[in-house]
Amino acid sequence: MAREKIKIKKIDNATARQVTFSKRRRGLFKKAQELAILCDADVGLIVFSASGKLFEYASLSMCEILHKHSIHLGNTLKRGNQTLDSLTGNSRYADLKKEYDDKNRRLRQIRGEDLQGLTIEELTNLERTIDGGLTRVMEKKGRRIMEQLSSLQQKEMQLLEKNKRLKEKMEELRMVEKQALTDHGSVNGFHEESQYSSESVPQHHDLTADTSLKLGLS
Amino acid sequence: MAREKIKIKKIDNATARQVTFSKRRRGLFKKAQELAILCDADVGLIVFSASGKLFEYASLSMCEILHKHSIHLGNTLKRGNQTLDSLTGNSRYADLKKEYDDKNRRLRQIRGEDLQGLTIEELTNLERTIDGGLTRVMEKKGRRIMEQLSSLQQKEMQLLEKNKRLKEKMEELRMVEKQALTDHGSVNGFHEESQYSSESVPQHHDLTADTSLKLGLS
DNA sequence: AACTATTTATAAGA
DNA sequence: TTCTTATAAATAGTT
Repeated sequence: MAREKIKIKKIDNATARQVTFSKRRRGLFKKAQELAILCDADVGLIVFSASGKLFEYASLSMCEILHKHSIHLGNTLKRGNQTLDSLTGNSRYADLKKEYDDKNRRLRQIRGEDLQGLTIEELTNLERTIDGGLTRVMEKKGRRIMEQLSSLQQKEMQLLEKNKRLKEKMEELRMVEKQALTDHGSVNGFHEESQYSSESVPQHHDLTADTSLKLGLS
Repeated sequence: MAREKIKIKKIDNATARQVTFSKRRRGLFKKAQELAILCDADVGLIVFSASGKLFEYASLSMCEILHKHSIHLGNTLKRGNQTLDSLTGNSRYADLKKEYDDKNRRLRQIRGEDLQGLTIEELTNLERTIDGGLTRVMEKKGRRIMEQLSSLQQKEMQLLEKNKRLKEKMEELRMVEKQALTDHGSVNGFHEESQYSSESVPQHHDLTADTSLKLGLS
């Protein structure tokens, strides 16, 4: 809807995707609110960014919206042992929630998304952490590539070896054939055909060379 | 947004309100879907018309959206959410644990600690994510430093200004003193003392300059 | 974050 | 509801 028309598919570039997300999210929330006000509707809107951050809008409280929603689905309230659950599992849940929030915040910071409250010192530490991680990831990637490379080279060697043996066998076979023909002399016109067969060997050689070349590149 | 600009308030005419509801509802749902696709976001949208009819859109299933939402709400244990729990199988803790493990694994990967099972492609994606984050953190740090710098420069300017005014006041005071001494003539040996006092002004100047220098460096 | 050329959305009317 | 159309709003790419 601007400079250029775009296709509605996942935006490849991560930065552009993030920018578009911010812009369109604001637009969507505005329109949701306008619909609620203009038309006296109840609207609930929940959005999670790709990185898991939550944004929500509700014309009433989200609670009421969800409540209405669940009624529409025809689900009745079963509050028998829910209370028990919340009593027994609540503190355990709360603890995990705290840990989760912590990890999530850290993750967003590493992605550079939630840096508002950080001091220069904290930013420096974060930078060090990320840079260290980046180095290790790149090292691992390098090793992984080298592994794959050497594995392919080994495969290539094995195939070359096999080719060599096959070629030798061919040569042997050709010699045997030639011998057989020589033994029988030039009794008939088969001599010419034998020469033709001997010339087909270089052709085979080219073929195998091509195969190993492809392997080296993949 | 057309023929005429409208104010965002409840539309009086019931028919017009219904028509606008239909049009804008479609627009809103379209935009919600576009956001989900373009930006790889999870979106859940619930709309009740004024007459109580339900319309909904969800990029995943609404169930999953509400799941994720309940995790983010975490500690709210109101009736409405309990309904949600019964809807989703009452496995809030397990869900949260799953999300937590996911975030934690991701975090370790970013730190370069858990890269064993990753393919070269996954490593490349990880590398891009981290590199993007690093860039943003460094940019933020740069901005933060520039902010602090300009704030200090401003402080410096203010202090220099203050110093200037104080110096002027000093000069004034000195003049008054001198005048007073001149008025009394060389009645006694006070003339010499007055000269001494005038020479002390440059000393003060050096002191203030030194103070502002320290501020500029901190 | 601001700009702006375009694309979209939509208010009013039919 | 749907279509049309003039105009308001949103926004993709750019700086």
